[in-house]
Amino acid sequence: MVLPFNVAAEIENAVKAAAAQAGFDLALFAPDVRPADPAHGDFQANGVLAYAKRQKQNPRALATQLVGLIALPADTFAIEIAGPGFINFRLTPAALQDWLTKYDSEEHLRAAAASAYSGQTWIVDYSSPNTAKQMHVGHLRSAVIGEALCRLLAFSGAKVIRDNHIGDWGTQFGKIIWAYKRHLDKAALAADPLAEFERLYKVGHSASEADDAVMNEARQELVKLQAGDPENREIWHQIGAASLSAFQTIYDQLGIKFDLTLGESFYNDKVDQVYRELTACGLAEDSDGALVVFHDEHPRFSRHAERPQPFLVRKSDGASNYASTDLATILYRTEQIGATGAFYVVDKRQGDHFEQLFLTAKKWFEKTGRPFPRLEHVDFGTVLGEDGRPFKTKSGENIKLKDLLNEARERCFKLVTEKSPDIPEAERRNIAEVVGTGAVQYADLSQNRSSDYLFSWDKMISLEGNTAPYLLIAVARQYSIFRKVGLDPAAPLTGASAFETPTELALARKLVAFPSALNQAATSLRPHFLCTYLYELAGAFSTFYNADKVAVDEPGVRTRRLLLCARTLVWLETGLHLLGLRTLQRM
RNA sequence: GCGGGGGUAGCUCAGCUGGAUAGAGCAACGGUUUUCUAAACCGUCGGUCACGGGUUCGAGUCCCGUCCCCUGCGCCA
Repeated sequence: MVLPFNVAAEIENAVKAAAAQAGFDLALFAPDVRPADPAHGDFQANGVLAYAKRQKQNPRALATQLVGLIALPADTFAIEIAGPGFINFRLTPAALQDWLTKYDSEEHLRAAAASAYSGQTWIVDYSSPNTAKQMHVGHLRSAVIGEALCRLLAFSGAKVIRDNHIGDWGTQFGKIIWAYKRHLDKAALAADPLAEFERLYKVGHSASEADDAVMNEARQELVKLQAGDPENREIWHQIGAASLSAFQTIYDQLGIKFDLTLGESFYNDKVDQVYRELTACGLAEDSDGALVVFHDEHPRFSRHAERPQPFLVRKSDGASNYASTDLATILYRTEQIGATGAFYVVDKRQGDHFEQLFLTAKKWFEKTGRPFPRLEHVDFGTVLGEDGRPFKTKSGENIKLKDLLNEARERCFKLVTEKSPDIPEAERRNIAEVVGTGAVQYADLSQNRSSDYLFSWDKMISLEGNTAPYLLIAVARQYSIFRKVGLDPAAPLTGASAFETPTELALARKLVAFPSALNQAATSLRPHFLCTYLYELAGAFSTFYNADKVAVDEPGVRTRRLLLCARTLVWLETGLHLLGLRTLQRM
């Protein structure tokens, strides 16, 4: 038989078919196929155990019955039952080799990849910085995780729309315009507009913190801006242009290209409809002059809660806020873009906001007879410094993203110069850029996004452990081998003999698990599952590389080892590119 | 007070709807290069999975209780 790319899915189908034949209740039975510990097999199906428990039957007996019905040919899989009822599947060496021979390019992988999102249109709302300020380390995770998810979703069959929902309409503009009119330094504005806007923001912010009268004036400036006052509009426009141009430099480095940049201002003329409809359907009400939504069925968002926590959709001064524009945004994305749903890649501390937002939107859509899209808050934790507190400079300032990426590049340049002094400087600069940026991205992606993580230069730039440089060097070595033997890594390889050594077999088996890792990362929206897999794959390769010399004389051995290198190369590069990293042929 | 997340080796982290002997990396100690990049590889050491109960063939994972840490809770986003 010809194995499909996704071997686990093939086994899953076969087990499901056998279960149907055996009379299992398919509503309660899931095969649960996953890559196995190599000691047991290549894949295992654990679903029988859970099913037997529910049905109060002997799992071992059920597994035996099932295995007798599984229609997978013996020349492809060895199947056995172990322990209480695990079903283990091991590919025969010939099947393994056929699989590796057949699937050989990124395009091939893409076409064959599990189509977890096929036919769906997803908006990914990520990065979303505020204008008038430089991006800092707090903006790193949304950008890096968001981009990786976009690539994973697209690879899994989705149509992805990248939307940068910039904060270009919030209270900060009241403060900054207030300061602009009183404290503008024209020379500084000409020299570095974003830095000057940032300074003005700080002036306005501290003045309004210190003095309620200033706070009120700042609020009035915001109301004037939102009402279309020409002077305020012009200042606002300058700020936006300077900000976007600075953001783009960072995005270029991180490989990010947005399809849409529809910030809060875009929804300025769309929030009245929100107020009107929410009020008309009885969801929103006046509270101390503000328009708020309560959810009485909810323990905390109810008006009867001990400390009521309403969803505030319009401020008492009449200005819109995050909630108003977010509601308008959901409507726009549903009606104008026709999205299946939206993923919000936003700090987990905003969890309550999204819970209230989704709850409010759901009721609003139901009451107005609109189909409700799938909305999900893809949350992430905080980047911490070595002291376990949010990562800041020594003086307590936010670390600018630009400075962070520059430092990564500098550190890597020093390293590559030390390790590979013979490479010309221009190339070393490029290597430093790719490795440094990649190290920062990978450090962020390789940990479960929901947790906080400790930012450590030494750890992320290390060549040991689960790091970008470790994976990138594995890629560079594979290119090096192909340079050595004078072959194109993409060239077809024929005449391979059968895999023999334990390290060859271990690497080959690891390669087959790629679709499972990809699928797990894409469906759970957690890129670290892919990182873990790539790290294990690179580890299996490194072990193989040290144990089995590729460029040997015997043509059969040489070809089969080149085959392993060629596939590992495509797998690693595809995986790293899906994460948003670039790869190198030499470092 | 109420909510959310967390506590796994000295440190940083994995552990996928309960599954096979709880895994990596760092640190410590020892070894490998006339051979494709030693930026690598191999080995040793290291665990009361916060604590106490419970559920069952089986619990780091589920339930109950306790302690500790982070985090959110009206006009910020």
